[in-house]
Amino acid sequence: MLLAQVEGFLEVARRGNVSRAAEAMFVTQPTLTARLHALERELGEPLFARTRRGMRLTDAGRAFLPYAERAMRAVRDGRQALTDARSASAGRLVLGAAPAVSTYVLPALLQRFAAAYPRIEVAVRTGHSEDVLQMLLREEVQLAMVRTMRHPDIESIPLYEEALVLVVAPGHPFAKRSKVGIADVASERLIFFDRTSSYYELTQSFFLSLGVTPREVMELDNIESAKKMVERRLGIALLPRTAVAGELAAKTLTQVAVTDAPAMSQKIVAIRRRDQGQPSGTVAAFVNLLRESDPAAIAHLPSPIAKG
Amino acid sequence: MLLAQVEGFLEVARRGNVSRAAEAMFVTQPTLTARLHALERELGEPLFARTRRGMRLTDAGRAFLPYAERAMRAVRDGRQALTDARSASAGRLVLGAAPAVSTYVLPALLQRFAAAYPRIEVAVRTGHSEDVLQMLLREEVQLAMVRTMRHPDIESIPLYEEALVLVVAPGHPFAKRSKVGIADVASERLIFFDRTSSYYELTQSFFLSLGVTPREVMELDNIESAKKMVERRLGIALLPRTAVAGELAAKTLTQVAVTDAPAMSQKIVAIRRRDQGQPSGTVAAFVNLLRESDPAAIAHLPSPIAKG
DNA sequence: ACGTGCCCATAGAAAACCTCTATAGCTAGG
DNA sequence: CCTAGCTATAGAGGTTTTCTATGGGCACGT
Repeated sequence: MLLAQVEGFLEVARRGNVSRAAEAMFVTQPTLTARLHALERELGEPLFARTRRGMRLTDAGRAFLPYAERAMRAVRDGRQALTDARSASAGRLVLGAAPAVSTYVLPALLQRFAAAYPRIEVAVRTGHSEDVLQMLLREEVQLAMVRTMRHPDIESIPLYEEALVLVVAPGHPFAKRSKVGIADVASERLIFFDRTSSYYELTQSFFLSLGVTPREVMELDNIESAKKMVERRLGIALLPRTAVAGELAAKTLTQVAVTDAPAMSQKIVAIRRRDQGQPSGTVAAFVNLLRESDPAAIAHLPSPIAKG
Repeated sequence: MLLAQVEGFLEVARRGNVSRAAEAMFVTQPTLTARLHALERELGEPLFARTRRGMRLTDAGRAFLPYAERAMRAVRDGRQALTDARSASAGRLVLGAAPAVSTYVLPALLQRFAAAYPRIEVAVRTGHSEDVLQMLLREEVQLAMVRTMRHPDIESIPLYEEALVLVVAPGHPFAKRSKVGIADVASERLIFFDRTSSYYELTQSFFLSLGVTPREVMELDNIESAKKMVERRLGIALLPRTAVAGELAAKTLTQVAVTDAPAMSQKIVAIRRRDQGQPSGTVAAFVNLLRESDPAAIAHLPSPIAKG
């Protein structure tokens, strides 16, 4: 069966006249007649009753009509969907993100994105970088924003560097000193978050490499709680800069420079399956937004509530 | 766009492998490759990313996929609908019927029909024969059961002859006499039904032709009421045989033969647009049922409640 | 390191198919 | 009876499709 036949069937059904329908389809009448005959032969039964006045649907034709319309509509809509996707004017975008990205960076990004592409439906799946990588490999997400990871099947786009900064409550003794040493830090009660996160390992190995053992520690499983603990003077913490941007601006937390320690940071990248060809449509649109934005800077804006 | 291309797209998307998909579709691999290329060229963008392992959908391909499936499903369902219609195993049948047919004959017929073809959806539209004819011409009904009518665009199938019979209440003086004369009838109060119906004209012209004028008359607009009037001894009536079959059997009405008058009857036929070709599918199934049934006889069975 | 196997892409020839022009056949209406 | 308005058919021409055969790239096993 050919779509041209189905289309011809519909046109003739609408007009009840092969000649007129042929004209409308920019083919000759014998061509259209042949299409109808071929379709009827394939379906094994006349779709039209031929009368002196023209063509009239048979019961069989009437029965087939809605399906023919459905098929043509599907094709037409499919074309439109691709056009929309090409211009990224509509479609669906499924993102993966590490928790710190999802919570502190994505909202501002998605706010911009949604403003630019209101008809794109966005979904976000959050998880630790390793888990998000697996989602990407299983094609559950199209693009993921995680810390730098290595895998033969993915390619990365560098996004920003996320520094871990030392934060204390405004009234804390450190807050008055312009800088503190790593030994000072280790002698305070340290608040960590999420033992299963890469930040935890990073922080731990940092102290380890400096030969310093934190005196006391407290561990939370999420950054928000950790910040609250610091605000309540239960300790000090090394937290991602993007996660405390709001509190630093609101002065409910104070950043303290550590003099004798190397800067600690993780590179955040966007990753994508290498075998998906060029990013297209909605993904390309988002990648472009990433390129022209400074995600880490955006996060400093007042954090809007947004989620896909 | 060709359906073969869409089908190929789906098969390759499912299997992720052109060679395998080609085999499954009984074409060679270059053929299928060409179809995919043609489809991609027409849509203006790659639907697959070519990898060493095979073919993997691009975002565009994924966007197009549901529409392709929808189109193929529509075509497949359309084929199935025709197959169903051919075997009359499913479909829709829209009937027109004159009131006396609709009320007294159709229920029994449709009961049989529904039993034989449970998946056929039946609709009935009732009206006077002339109105039903118009419905048929406007193609609002596929087949109509009415009194014999003439029209260049319709063809008829004789169904049965519906006699008008004289009925009286069981206690009526006529009930004891084996037969009465037309003069006797005219001297009774006569009950007619539905002045707009052809039965009314038929009955009137009957008396007129015999030079007899009914003494008193009463007119109802439906047969059921007329029967009730007769039962309550408010008069006697000439009613269609099929309409009083139940009452005669239940002996709540008594039929009386009229000796010196010709039999009065109307021929009931099924009519169909002449330009619709051979009756197909559901219509053919119903016509067959009509041919192998004696509708007038069926009406004598206890009347089930059934309606479309 | 090299061969082998498994992909998809391409080339070129043969076949199939579609579309066109021209015309026939049919019926209704003037 | 002729004309107008349908659709069906015939036959030629050209495009398209399909096939076989082969190329080329990459991964994997030896």
